[in-house]
Amino acid sequence: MELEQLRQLVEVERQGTISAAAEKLHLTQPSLSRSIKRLEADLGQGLFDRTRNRIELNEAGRIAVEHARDVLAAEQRMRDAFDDLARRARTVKVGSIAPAPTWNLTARIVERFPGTILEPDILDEKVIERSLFDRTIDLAITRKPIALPNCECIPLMTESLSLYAPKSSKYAGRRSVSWNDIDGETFLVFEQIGFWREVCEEALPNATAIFQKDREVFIQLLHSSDLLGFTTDAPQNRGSVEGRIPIPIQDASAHATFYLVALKDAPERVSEIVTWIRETT
Amino acid sequence: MELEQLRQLVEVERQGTISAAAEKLHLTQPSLSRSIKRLEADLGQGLFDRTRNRIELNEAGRIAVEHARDVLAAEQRMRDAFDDLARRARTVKVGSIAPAPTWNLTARIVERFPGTILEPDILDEKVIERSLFDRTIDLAITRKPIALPNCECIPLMTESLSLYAPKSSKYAGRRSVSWNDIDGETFLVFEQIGFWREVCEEALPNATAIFQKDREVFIQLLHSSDLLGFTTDAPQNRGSVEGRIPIPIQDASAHATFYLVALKDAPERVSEIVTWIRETT
DNA sequence: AGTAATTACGAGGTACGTAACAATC
DNA sequence: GATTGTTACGTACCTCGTAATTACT
Repeated sequence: MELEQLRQLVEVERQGTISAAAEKLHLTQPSLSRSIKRLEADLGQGLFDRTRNRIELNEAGRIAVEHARDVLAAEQRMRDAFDDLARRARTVKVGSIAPAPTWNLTARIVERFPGTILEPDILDEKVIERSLFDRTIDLAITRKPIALPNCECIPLMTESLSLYAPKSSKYAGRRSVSWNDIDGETFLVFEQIGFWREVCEEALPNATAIFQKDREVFIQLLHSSDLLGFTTDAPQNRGSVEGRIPIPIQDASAHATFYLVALKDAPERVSEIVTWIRETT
Repeated sequence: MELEQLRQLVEVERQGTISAAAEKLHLTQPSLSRSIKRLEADLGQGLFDRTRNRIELNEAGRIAVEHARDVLAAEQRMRDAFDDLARRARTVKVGSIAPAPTWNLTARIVERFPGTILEPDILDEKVIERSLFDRTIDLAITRKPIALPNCECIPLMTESLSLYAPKSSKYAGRRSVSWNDIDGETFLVFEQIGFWREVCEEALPNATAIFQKDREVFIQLLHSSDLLGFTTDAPQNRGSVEGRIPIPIQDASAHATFYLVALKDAPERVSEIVTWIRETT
């Protein structure tokens, strides 16, 4: 008994005739007829009531179809498990404290490792190290280097925050601003900005923030409202909104250096990424 | 992917080497090696870590084996279901009010239908007819003919009860006895005697009965004790115990005629038995 | 007539075994 | 040197497709 025969049996049951099933299975009808007979011989009893030009499942046949479906379902689960495994083998999970470095990383990886899928997740600074050690993530992106013997830690990129002011704003002509200058204002803020949110909350204790979860809506609002906003020097942020001018924020806390961290005993596909990044930075 | 390959995979896992597994599977080692490679190709990834002359399951391989076992278990359930079906197709369930007619029937069936398995069950007179109609049993053996249009009912045999007295007993010399003669005595009685038990209880209201469930123990007691017992003229009872003499009981209630009853729309294997019995009685 | 199943026959592909080779214990 | 796994090669078997046959609608 082979799986192919069970697939055939199920198809015959579904189609009602051997002819129709044969067509579906890309077989000739005599071939399928013989194959079914082989299955019956193997099981030791007929599965169909045969009149001269008609077949119909009998009691045994109905039981056979039922069990065949079970066997094939088990086979499918096996294939699914493998698909999942293959997908996981191509996926690298990155936990990052901010979105920009994951964009950077993704851009550099698709260039060198086109088969690899990066699965980014913005995490809190406090949990990111633990996630790396318990292998919930394969790579971590932090603001501070992690100098542990079983970790590989390399600088990845820097990012600087700018005020994103409408041309009509009183800040529009400035070359730069400080936190002090803009504290107390109302800001439109994209919610998924990781640690930058805490930076802003600390630096602008008197500001009002309007958080927007949806990226598309956020961009729309940047266009249509004249509220102050933020942007960074990440290439993905550049030139996206007309009528707004990025004005660098002077303070040190508006500048971040990101580090890429991996465990030294990470899987091959992870460590070769780290190596590649180190060599090309 | 075919079941044969999964069987091979599981065997390789069990044996640890391809060579050993090949031997178990009655294959040459190169053939098995290729077959495993085909499976790996089909699943899209290697299942073994290969050193030059050693193979070891890798992560994917362990998952594969696990799932292969599931698939093969489903296959086994299918085969078991068929074995069960085949067994049921050869089995005829008989509900009888007494054991002797089932012995008679079994003896006659093995002679004519050697493939058929008779599964006898001693049932109470009150439930036997219902069991036939709800098809819990295929054949019924009763004391009274059942004259219903959807039933086939034919006489099967007669059985007569005898006192089974030790030679030392005061009844030993008698040609026959009546219930009256022996009421008040103590009897050793085999428990599985169907309706005879009720016959005795009614005919011997003052008697004491010592029931014995185990057939072997009962025979032993017949040999070793000098309690009165019962036997019948069924061939299977004849000559079984030395030192005891069967003494016919005169009364009408000690004689029974058994009828074989089947539904008219019973399966082929049942009705051909009834036909055979009718023709040869 | 048209459809559906089985049987007969020839061909091609697949998987087998043998043999040779490589490498480890 | 014995064991284990892979590769190469020729062969045999197995299953496929085509064609012919039969029967039912």
